Order: sequence, then C-alpha cells, then structure tokens
Amino acid sequence: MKTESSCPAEEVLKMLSGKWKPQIFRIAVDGSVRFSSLLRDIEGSNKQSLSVALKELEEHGLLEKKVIKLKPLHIEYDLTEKGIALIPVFRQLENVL
Amino acid sequence: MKTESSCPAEEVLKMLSGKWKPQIFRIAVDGSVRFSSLLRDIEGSNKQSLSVALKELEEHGLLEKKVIKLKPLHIEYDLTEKGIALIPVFRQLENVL
DNA sequence: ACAATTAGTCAGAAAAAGATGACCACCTGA
DNA sequence: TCAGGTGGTCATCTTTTTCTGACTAATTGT
Repeated sequence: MKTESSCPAEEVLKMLSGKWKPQIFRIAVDGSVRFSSLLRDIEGSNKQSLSVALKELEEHGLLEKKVIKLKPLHIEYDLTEKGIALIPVFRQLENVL
Repeated sequence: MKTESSCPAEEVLKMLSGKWKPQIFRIAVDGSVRFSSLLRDIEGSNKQSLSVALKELEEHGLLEKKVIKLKPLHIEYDLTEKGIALIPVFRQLENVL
C-alpha cells in the first residue's frame, strides 16, 4: 500500500513551525505587530530569529508588512486573509490539550 | 503589553513537529502502522528517524505500541484516544490550503 | 541450516535552525 | 549635535535535527 508522497496538513504545519512563529502568530491575532515590541515582549527571542520568522510568515502569506508613514514612521505586520483563516485552526489546537 | 510566556497551541504543534511525524500520523489515521511498512512507504525516510519519531509520538500519547503475538509476531502502532482527538484538527489543517 | 523479514540500536557525520554581537541607516526629541 | 528608538543585516558560532552505515537479535520460510 503505497502512500501518496505528500500530506496536505504538512504544509500548514510547516508554516507555523519554528521556535517563535506560534507566539508571533498568536500575538498577531490580537492586532498589529511591530518588530521591537516582539523583541521586548517575547522573552528569550532575538533580532535575527524574529526577523527570519517574520520574513517566512510573510512569504507564506500569513502576515503582511506595511510601512506606516505617519507620526513615528514605523512598520506593522498584520494577518492576511489567509492568516485570519488560520485562527479557528489555532483555537482548535488549543482545545485539544 | 507583556505576553503570557506560553502559547497553548505551541505544545500541540510540537507534538507534530519533525520531518516525518505528520506523514506517520496521517498513515496511522487509516489504520495500524508498522515499522517496516513505514520505511518502505515513506520515501526518503530512514530507520533512525522513523524510530525516533515513533518513540516521540508514543511519548506524547498519540500512538500506542502493541506487540502482536500472532502469525508473524510483529509490532503495531495505533492511535490512542488523544491521537484520535487530533483527527478533526488535522482535517481542518488540510482544508486551510 | 540458511536467508529473509521484522524491529530495532549505536556512533558518528552532515545539515538545518537558532543565537550572538557588531554594524547600519533613518528619524525624532532635547 | 547627539543620544535613543525603530528596523533591520551580516558573519560567525552553537545547538538541534536528521541521515548514514554498521550491527544485533528474534522469528519464520525453504
């Protein structure tokens, strides 16, 4: 019984895999996310890893990066449609425990 | 705004994290799993990694190992209650794509 | 008796992921 | 003008994960 080479859940799992991605995603559910806030709020994290994690979340289309050209000119990351679609899955993951 | 140090979904995500675990889990949904079948069916896999993955899935209480003392005396891995509880989450993961 | 199958273990190597510290550029307030 | 915040990059090192090949050991088929 040969198995089909790919497992669809695997891709989604990969999107959220990594030391900081689940935490970043969770914070993003509550609203816009900023680099330096993450760095301050997620204890044990570091620039490099957060930078890579944000980039990958963006590449996978879960977060969207926006330059806010106002008051203190900064960058915000927000959930995309695809990211929002993941919220119920996330909630369900939490309730399995 | 300090974030609570832990993210509940993170633990579940960790249970399924690893190169081969999602595939093993998926196969287990269809029925009992055996070491050598996995090795044959999951292309690119190897003894050591499958062995570790099975052990961890067992430790996390998703799979149960049984020695089948019949016909060709072998070992079977089956989903536990907890593992079965994960099936709907898995299905939902698949439908996010 | 011999080979194959099943189900692994072990040591070591290689690859991937994560952490560290230095550095950079832009903007803002004092 | 100069310190501090924001948002990074880069090279390098360490840690974790995964892979490889050799080996074991109990059963079963021929």
